[in-house]
Amino acid sequence: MAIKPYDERLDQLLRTAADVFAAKGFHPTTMRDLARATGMSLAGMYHYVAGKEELLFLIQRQCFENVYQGALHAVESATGPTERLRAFIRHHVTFFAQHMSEMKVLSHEAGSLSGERERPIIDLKRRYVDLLAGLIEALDTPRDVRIAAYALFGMMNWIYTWYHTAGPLSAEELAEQFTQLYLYGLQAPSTPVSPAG
Amino acid sequence: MAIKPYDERLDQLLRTAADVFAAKGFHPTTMRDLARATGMSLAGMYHYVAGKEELLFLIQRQCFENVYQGALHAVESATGPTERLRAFIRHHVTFFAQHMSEMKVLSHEAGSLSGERERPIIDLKRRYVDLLAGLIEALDTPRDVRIAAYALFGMMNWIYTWYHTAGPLSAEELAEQFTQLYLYGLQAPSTPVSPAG
Amino acid sequence: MAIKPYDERLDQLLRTAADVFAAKGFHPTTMRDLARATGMSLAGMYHYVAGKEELLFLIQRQCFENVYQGALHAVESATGPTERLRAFIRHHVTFFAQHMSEMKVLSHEAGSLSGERERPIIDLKRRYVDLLAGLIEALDTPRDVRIAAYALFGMMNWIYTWYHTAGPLSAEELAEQFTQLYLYGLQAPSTPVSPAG
Amino acid sequence: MAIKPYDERLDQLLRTAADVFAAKGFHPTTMRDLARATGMSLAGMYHYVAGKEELLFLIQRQCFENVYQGALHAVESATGPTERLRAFIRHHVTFFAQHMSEMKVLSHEAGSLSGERERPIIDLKRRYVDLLAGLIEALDTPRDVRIAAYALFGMMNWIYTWYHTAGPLSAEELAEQFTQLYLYGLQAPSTPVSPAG
DNA sequence: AATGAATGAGGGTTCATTCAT
DNA sequence: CATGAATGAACCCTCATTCAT
Repeated sequence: MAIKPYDERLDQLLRTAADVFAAKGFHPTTMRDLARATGMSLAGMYHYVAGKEELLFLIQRQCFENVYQGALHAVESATGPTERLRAFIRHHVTFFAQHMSEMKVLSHEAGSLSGERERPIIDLKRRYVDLLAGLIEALDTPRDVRIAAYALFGMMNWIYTWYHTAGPLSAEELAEQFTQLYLYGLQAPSTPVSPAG
Repeated sequence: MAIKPYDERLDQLLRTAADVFAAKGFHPTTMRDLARATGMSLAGMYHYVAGKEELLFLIQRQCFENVYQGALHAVESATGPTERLRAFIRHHVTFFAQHMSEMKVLSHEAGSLSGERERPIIDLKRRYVDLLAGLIEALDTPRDVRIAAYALFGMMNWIYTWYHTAGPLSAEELAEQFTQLYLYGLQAPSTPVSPAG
Repeated sequence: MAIKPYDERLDQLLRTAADVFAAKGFHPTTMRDLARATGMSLAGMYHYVAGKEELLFLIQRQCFENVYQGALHAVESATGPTERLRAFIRHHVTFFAQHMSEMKVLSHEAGSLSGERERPIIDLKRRYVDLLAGLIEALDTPRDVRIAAYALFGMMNWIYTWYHTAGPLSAEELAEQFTQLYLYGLQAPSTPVSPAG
Repeated sequence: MAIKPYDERLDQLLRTAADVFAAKGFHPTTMRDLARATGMSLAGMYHYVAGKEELLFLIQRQCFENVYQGALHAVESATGPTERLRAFIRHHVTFFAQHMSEMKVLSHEAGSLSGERERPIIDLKRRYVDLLAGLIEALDTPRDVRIAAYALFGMMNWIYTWYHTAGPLSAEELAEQFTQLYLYGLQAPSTPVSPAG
């Protein structure tokens, strides 16, 4: 299963599938739903994808690779442990907001992949978690790093449950709120934001 | 749909169903799976429950009512805003750990309910969220209360993703860690725990 | 399967079942429907009747025996071939109107009985048809007696399709209209009714 | 639900379904019965038809439209009120004999259609009844037209109960017998048949 | 590459009936 | 007698997938 060359039709299929999966859930979505949503024929989709589950796999893999790369980039262009963490959060949240469907599918449908195809996604996930864990570690926090990392992910990923892009709260603002909250807690003053400068 | 009187068989069915739903997901679970898991006959289950979706509904409703009542009780028996929040978190996390299946079903299968049966659950949820929001408000935090509430729920609910009861970390400890993190942030010292020390 | 002694509960069951069968059809009716309609418990009905099909059988048999005896009586108390036929028609139509449910079940659910239980009903039917055929024969009609008999039954039995007891047309009137039509045809004058004297 | 283009497979499915429905009744017939009878696979039938009830609907609609058109044609090509009625009867009876299954399904399974799909069939039926009622009216009969029309339909439709195509009595003969009986009654001489002799 | 047609394998639910109490 | 509980057997329908064209 070598990485396929870029294919516009496939890409559109993945995008649409992500939307439908996000809206109805992976299992309730039928291949006919996807055919209807894409305008492709039922059989036609099988030219691009081996089946329904592979669709999910491809969506999750691509999405994970993209967040990961983006996070790497974001983190690299920041200086100092605090800023690096802030950059990570900002990137994760804005990426989430920009790719709501894919990220919801990633968050909510982990575990909908069976055996063979689960592995690679788990590995990607570990890599991504490790990245954050590293950032936290660099902060010399007294807290348990693993727990802290999962707590932050929970905080952020849960937004697919309540956050709407259309609303008044921009993703950047939301990210900053999360950052503040995460770094200084509920009771600390609102903006010791600037990295001490 | 009056509340049915207590029925041991029904109760056992609900418990088992929660386990199976938690393990395989609501949609992939078949009524035959549940028959096997409970030892009841396929048709026999329909004496207790109108159908698969009602099973989910009953699980979610009961669970929600229980966490809510428990939280109320926990909060009442604590003094001071900080302690009340701590009590809420401790209760939520330990309840979650003690009722992993039900709480996972509650967290993960919101949205698997259709139309008619979705409403009451949404209402229960709102009530519960409001309870937490009230506690946060009482703290006079500079943060946006709503966001702060959702952030905390994300932090806590996400544990169905990674926390194992069997592991070395007790639910109480986990709850305390969350509390510290949430109140004082990642960077504050580990134990300004005691509310007045 | 000796004829059971009279039993009020059974009788009420049969009556109610006839109503429900007439309203929904034999096959779509469930034993639960009948339990609900009678106020008996599901299992309770099996104390009176061997099963759903026996219910149909008993209804049909009783009804057939009743129309037959009534027809016999009606015919006997009339004089002259024409009057005897008129009496048969009047009796059949008024009986039909008074026992709509049972007669609809008889007319519509012939053939819903399987093997064993079909025979006796077929025999009853033959007897009844023979009775009418004899009356027709006595009229010295130039027409084929069998066809004429079936034609008349068709005319009369079809009323479950369109006739409503509640309407303005009384069963007696309807019977007389059928009689006229059947004896003198569509074009003959309306009332050579009185048997010529 | 636009009228579908002609499709040989669908047509064969409808024909076979009509036969099976006629033989066993609509409700007792299972989709598996139909699959077996047609040689199609169970799922395959759903490419042509939305479900069991739609099958019944399509059979009834097509059949009703056909009798109606045929009747119209038959009536138009006859002169004089008597002849037009005779033509209607001859057409109805011969059509019935040629399409026994469909017509039995039409006669016997009225009322097996639910809600949405019942309406159009009822409308078709009304049109057809009106056609006959008009013919009767034109005869200036002293009888009640509506009753006379239903009586005739009863006479004719009842044949699914006793008439066998295989027997010695041809459909044309049967039709003529019905016509005589209906026009001149049981007692009138056998053949004032010829419309102008 | 594209698709209409086809299907095996279930999936949720219902039902007539039985039986222990 | 009466009934709540239980169940085997089906039933209608759906779905992911294949394949001939």
